[in-house]
Amino acid sequence: MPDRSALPEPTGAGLDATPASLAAPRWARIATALKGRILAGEWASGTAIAAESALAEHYGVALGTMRAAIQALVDEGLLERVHGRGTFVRGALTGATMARFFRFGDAGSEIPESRIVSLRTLAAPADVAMQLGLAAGTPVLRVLRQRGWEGQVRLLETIWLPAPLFGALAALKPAEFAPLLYPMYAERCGVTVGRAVDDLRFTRLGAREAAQLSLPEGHPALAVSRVAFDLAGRRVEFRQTLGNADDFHYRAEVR
Amino acid sequence: MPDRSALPEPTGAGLDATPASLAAPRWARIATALKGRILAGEWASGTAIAAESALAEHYGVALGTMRAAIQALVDEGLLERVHGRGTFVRGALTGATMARFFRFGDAGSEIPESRIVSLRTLAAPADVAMQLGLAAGTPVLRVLRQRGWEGQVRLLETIWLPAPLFGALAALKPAEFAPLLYPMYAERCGVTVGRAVDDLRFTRLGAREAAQLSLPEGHPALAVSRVAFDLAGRRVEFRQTLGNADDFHYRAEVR
DNA sequence: AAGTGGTCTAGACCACCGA
DNA sequence: CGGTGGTCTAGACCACTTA
Repeated sequence: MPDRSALPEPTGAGLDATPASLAAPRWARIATALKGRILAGEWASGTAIAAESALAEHYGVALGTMRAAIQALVDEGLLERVHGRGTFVRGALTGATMARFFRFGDAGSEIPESRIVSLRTLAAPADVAMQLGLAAGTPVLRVLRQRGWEGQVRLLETIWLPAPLFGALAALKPAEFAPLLYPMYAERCGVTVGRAVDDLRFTRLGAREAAQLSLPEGHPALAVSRVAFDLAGRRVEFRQTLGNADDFHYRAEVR
Repeated sequence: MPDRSALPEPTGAGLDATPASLAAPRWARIATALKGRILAGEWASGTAIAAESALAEHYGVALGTMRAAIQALVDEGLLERVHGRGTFVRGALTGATMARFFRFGDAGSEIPESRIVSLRTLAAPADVAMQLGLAAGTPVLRVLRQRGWEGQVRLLETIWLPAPLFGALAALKPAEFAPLLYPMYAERCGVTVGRAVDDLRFTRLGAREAAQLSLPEGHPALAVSRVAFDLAGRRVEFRQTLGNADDFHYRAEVR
């Protein structure tokens, strides 16, 4: 006997059913409920959720319907199916590295060197507050970072993080920062970055920036502004990156 | 009685079935067969293919299997489903315009002005031949074009087309070219562009280019190299576009 | 009203993985 | 081997579009 009590919005025989609940297909309602359970932390990032058959029984639907619900979350990037093993909660973003916008001489796919130059908590400037969806003046953690390959500094990064979420980082020494930040956000702060939007523009280097990159002042540069979102869709990071425009390279596919 | 003779690789009782045919799921084999019929022109671009139920009966499979086959071609970008109306063969690419890489003052979403500067048939240079997958020296049609907004030239384009496919264009006068090329390729030459790959880099303007764009020589520029593919996956166009780097803007989403 | 795609069921069997 | 996701069936009924 299926446990229909778990249905998010049971299709009862009453007249009390809301129009909204009837408008959405069953698989969509179940997907929403399942998403809630995932975001609530019922299954840790990287672990397998319950089996399709078990979930189908739990929600009192046919297997095909349950598969449709799961597929919706897979398309959304929240889950990952592996034949024969299970359906897994996706971990932090990979492949979102800023290095993908550049081609550097020999250094191909290695993780670049990374150096934290500054780490301060301060009141969010207006533009940063807007990008993070915060009130201006909210405390934020500002991280200045240099990234490079083969001893040469190639990218300058300014990273803004809402202080309440990232308190654990403010106490760290610069040397304790890992080269990849997103896994560190997940481990130290419980923040899983699931999506990011990069905004590319072209600019010219100021004196300070040029000096750090060993380039002349006014040299052409690529400026990337990123807003990163966690699995629940909250804005959790605003990042500005500068690099030599001559190293820029990007491939965009259209269909 | 279902017409199983239409099955691309019937699951006969014989020993003659190839391993390959058994390896692929049934929906995949049917998708391949259906794709062949579409590329062969059985249904014109923009028109509806046969109904799911009819196709399911034709191939002798259940509706769910037929739907899976169709869905595969939808994901591939070859078909488009419209609830209540039918399943349609997708037309030429839209939204692949070079203008999406730029932000121009006021001119928002209007189609830019377009002027054909030159139209010649010549032997393909080595790099063009490589990008189009042709032997060097194969005849190609070269189109030089300027695009602009509000009377100001903003983009310079060099377009290379395999002469055999685009013979109909070589006879045209420059004034007879439409502002949007892909629909024209479809109408005049029967070539439907279904996919394109854009490669972005920064460069600097040469004297000639700078003069056309009313910019100083050596000014930073965005260079886009595009290879466009038709529905069958053939390379049908190689295009190089130049624009002011200061007008560059692009949004990349990562997940 | 007729025809289209969309949802859903209640099964069966297959392919893959790990202990 | 048992458990997972993947494929497939033969229906039923719903939602949307067009005439």
